Amino acid sequence: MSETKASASRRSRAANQKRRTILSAALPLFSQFGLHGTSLERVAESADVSKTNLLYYFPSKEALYIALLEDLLEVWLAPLKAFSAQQDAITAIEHYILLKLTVSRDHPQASKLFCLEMLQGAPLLTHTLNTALKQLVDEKSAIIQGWIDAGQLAPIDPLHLLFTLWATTQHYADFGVQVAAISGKNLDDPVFFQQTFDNVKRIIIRGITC
Amino acid sequence: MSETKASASRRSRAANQKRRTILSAALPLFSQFGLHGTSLERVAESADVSKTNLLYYFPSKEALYIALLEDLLEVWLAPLKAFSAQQDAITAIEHYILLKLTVSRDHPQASKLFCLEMLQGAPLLTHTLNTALKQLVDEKSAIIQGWIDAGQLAPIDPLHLLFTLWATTQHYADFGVQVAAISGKNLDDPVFFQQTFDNVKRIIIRGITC
DNA sequence: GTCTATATGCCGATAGAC
DNA sequence: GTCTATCGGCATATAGAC
Repeated sequence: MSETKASASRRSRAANQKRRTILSAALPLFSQFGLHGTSLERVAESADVSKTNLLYYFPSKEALYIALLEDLLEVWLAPLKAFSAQQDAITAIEHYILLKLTVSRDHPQASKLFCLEMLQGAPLLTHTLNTALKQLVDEKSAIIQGWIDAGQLAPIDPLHLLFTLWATTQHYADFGVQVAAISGKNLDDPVFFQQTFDNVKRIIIRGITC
Repeated sequence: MSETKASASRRSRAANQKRRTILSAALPLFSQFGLHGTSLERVAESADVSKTNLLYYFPSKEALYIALLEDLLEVWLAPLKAFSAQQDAITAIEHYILLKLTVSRDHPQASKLFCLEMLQGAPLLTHTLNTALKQLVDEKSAIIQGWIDAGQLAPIDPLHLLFTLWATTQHYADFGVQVAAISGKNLDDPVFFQQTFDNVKRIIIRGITC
């Protein structure tokens, strides 16, 4: 039994590499066309493997989709985890906005796939939302509430502040097409990125300082 | 030729009624599962017509989808059209937030379908975005800029203000599942609706007043 | 592990009677 | 306008050789 070691070494390095290649190929397709709008054939083609070979690494289409979701959840939650009480309130929130806008710029497809999942009622993420995310949010809400109690922030509802932060930053990824249609720019443009950061920061920070 | 009259009377009243029934049945399904995730069979079943009969009223699945999108675009743009220079800046923006939150509460599926279309790169709406929406936004941006020039608002970028308004209000519809998982509530709860309105209003209005 | 061939099922759309 | 029957295509998944 060579498969009894730790999870990380369960599969050979080559196999894991191939899995990652397939996952990378799947992300842009699933995020744009959804689970049902994407055929395994196209994923396989994009990953440069045969369809049967793909099904050797992932037992089913849904298994591939789930693996992808779990993968990106990491990217997704990272900025929130970085949120710390150690910092000054304003500095922390400014930093959070920057981090989230950076994710919107560098991982728009991850943001979109997450959004897609939410639209569908998060059938595969319900549990994660109710446990891991809920707990994380509770922790961070407490930090925000602490800042409010300390007089560093105006008395707003921490939850709604988080919703506002998420909404305003993710919008530039999820609605990127609309933003581009109207402004003619997107976050890849350094000037537009800075302008977006300044405006979002300005509105929200002014909105929550005493 | 009884079909040569105005568009509104092209079809009999009964036929138009049936079309609307089918469209109503299609909205929740398309908005949740997308174009490819929804079968005509299910739409027909939900509308209580046969699949062939459905295809008599809409020549193809895509035609039905497009008809639906055009339908909801109306609902979608209505709040922005109501935005008027006649009003005081703060009053107008507060009213706009209320209108948009009302749409998020009463037409969450329309909001979701629109969002879904955006995620996919708006293949069917590109033209509308680039013409009708672009023009509408240009008009309303000018109004906002007018308020800024008159010293009624802080000097923020009108476009980013609009993006922020859209993002924060639509979030409660599009990410309704996440909001529910974390807060345990949704906009149908009158108390939560008011709380949401107060918080969004507070953050944004304070963020843009001089 | 990777291939060819194929089983199997679903779905969009059409034909044609009534 | 509405029905029954069915065609044709596509996509997931499996069987089995190598």
